[in-house]
Amino acid sequence: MKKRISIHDIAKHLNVSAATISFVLNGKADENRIRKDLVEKILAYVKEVGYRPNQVAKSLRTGKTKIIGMLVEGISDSFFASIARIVEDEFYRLGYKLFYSSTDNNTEKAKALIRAFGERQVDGYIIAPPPGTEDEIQALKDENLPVILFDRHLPSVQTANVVIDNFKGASDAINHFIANGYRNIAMVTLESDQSQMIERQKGYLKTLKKTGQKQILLKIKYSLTEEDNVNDISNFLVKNSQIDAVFFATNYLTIAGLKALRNLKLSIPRDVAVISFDDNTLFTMYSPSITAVAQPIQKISETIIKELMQRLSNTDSTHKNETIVLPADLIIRESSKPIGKAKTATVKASV
Amino acid sequence: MKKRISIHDIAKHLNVSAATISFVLNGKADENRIRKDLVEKILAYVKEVGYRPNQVAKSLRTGKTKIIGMLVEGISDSFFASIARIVEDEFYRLGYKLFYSSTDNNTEKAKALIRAFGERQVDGYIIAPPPGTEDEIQALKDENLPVILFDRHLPSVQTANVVIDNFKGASDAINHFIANGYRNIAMVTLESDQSQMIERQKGYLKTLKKTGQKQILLKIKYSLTEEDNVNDISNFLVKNSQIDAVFFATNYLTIAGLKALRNLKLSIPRDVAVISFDDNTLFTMYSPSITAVAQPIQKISETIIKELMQRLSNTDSTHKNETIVLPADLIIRESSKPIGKAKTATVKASV
DNA sequence: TTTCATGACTTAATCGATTAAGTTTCAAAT
DNA sequence: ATTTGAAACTTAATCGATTAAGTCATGAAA
Repeated sequence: MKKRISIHDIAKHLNVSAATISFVLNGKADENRIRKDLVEKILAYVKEVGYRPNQVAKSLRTGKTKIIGMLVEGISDSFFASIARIVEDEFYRLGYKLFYSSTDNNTEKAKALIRAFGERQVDGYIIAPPPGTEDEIQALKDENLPVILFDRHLPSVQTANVVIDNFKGASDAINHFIANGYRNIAMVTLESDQSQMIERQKGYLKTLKKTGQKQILLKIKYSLTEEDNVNDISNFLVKNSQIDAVFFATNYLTIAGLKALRNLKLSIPRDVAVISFDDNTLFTMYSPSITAVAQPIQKISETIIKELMQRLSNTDSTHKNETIVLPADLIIRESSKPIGKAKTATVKASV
Repeated sequence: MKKRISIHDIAKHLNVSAATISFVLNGKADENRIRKDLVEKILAYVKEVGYRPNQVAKSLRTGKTKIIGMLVEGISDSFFASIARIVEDEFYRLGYKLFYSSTDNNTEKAKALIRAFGERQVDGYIIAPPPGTEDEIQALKDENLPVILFDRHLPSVQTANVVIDNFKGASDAINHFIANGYRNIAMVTLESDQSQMIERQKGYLKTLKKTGQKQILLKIKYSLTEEDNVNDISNFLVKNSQIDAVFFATNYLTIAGLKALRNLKLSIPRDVAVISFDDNTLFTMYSPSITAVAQPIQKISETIIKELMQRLSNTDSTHKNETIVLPADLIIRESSKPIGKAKTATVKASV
């Protein structure tokens, strides 16, 4: 039941003032002309007793917490988990801690979390914003706090924004289907008005027009269980039996889709070809391997870090609140092979 | 560039003292006999200006932060991600925020993170401890802070500990191989002295003895890239061509193993049967589906929550520091089919 | 009429740092 | 001999809450 030691305990023991200790520990010994030997003595004692300044007190005084708050859709999603890891590691190196939480795309939860971060005085925000959080984000901007949005775009707020070219990514996928001979291309997406989803859908629709094929679109409600998703997709595939290719708008929709195709005993790509928006380890390992529009996770992470660090060090608010658009790459695998040449891959297939 | 509003601003505007505001906001109005109409007035104004108490100041004064610090091995690992999500949701409901970080099993990083949490005065700790962190954890105990360890056991520290029966889980897996006719069973594990790894290995070794088969063991160094793991496993399989079954000690070793088997064009389970310790979505979807020892994620999470909440509310330190051992279930899938009956599954196989 | 209790607040100390503005000492300059 | 100035610290205010202890009416009891 030891008590945590404070700067005053140190001061008392060494017969100096707390201020002196503070100067020494914050590298302001020279600036305040503290004698070399006193500095040594203080440092030695601090080390001996293992004193660690109370960051809560420090934060209250300085207004800085050295904490970055990050909100993702779900930390168990591989896309967000990977970005969180990279960003976390780099900020750790820069002396910041990254605290992340999941919003589940739930507006109320996201608002509550933004407020919670605010009450905790975090120094900066990295947010994949659910719709309806515009006011909270605008409030952060009004307080001149550094904010980086990513993955999606909120048109009504002016903030630094890191996104990928969802339109082109989707368009590339559909063009690839078309080039490989597919003519009944469906899309499975979410019933969502988030910018990234809308762009992916636009990419599908516009590109389809080239061939004159009409849309075959399934929009799934968010927050259903995976089982529901699998059923919805199954029914959709059965009803629209002309479908020869499906473009899934997110990586978990693809996973649900693969389960549906399996249940229906449809072969990929012989019966139905598949492309996923957003890659996943599973897709390299699956038989057949799944073609995917891969988001540049490393690049996205680096951009987020760079933009946020710029705002954290430069306190003046002269930052362009530009949207940075990064390209997404179509990674061609077995699941979208040219029609005719398609052949069911087996476990033995090498990738 | 608005300034955040403080309790004193509110007090000044309403011509009352800050103390009164504080009483009202903390439900101590009755206790302090504040008039009903004043209470209403304060509440109304607080709402109007959207005042949120500064939690940093609050924490400094009360010593409580309502934050739980959680350290996992890696947040992108599905096992840890799932537990983190469940625990996060429940604590959120209970008025706590959960802040998690990844240790990468790196002792120094873990120590630094424990200290960082300490400096931030978190109210409780949930830790999957890397070896070598005994002193830091003991220090937390000495300060009488609630600590729950999970996933592994540190023999030299007396703390609440939530683990699974690794020995029995491994033993069940090997028994299943034996019952299905396999007689050259290898194990691929980590070069690690963490308790859960040692137990899994013991389960393998002891159970093998029943048949008189001698061990075929590969120990991989931690922190290599996945590519290295795949190569190591490939070489191991080539050198020990008698192997007809492999037991992998973690879910990411299994994934590396599956890649190795694929590269070697070995069929599962015809050429080599497979069981994974720790389950993964991939394993249901893979062809063939992979038999796994599934950790009871929901139960582990619930136990962590229950034990920690007990310690958070009961400040007296009369808690048994017991190790709670939960059972792990062997989920039998295609990859460990009886010898002879084994048959390469195709994409069309329904699961 | 004095005492006492209760209602309705306010005052001021406190949490553990940081930091601008002192204070003291001693040697050099005028 | 006095002033100046730098060296080497110390004092005290401050950040924004919480809370034990205090104040001041007012009405009831003695």
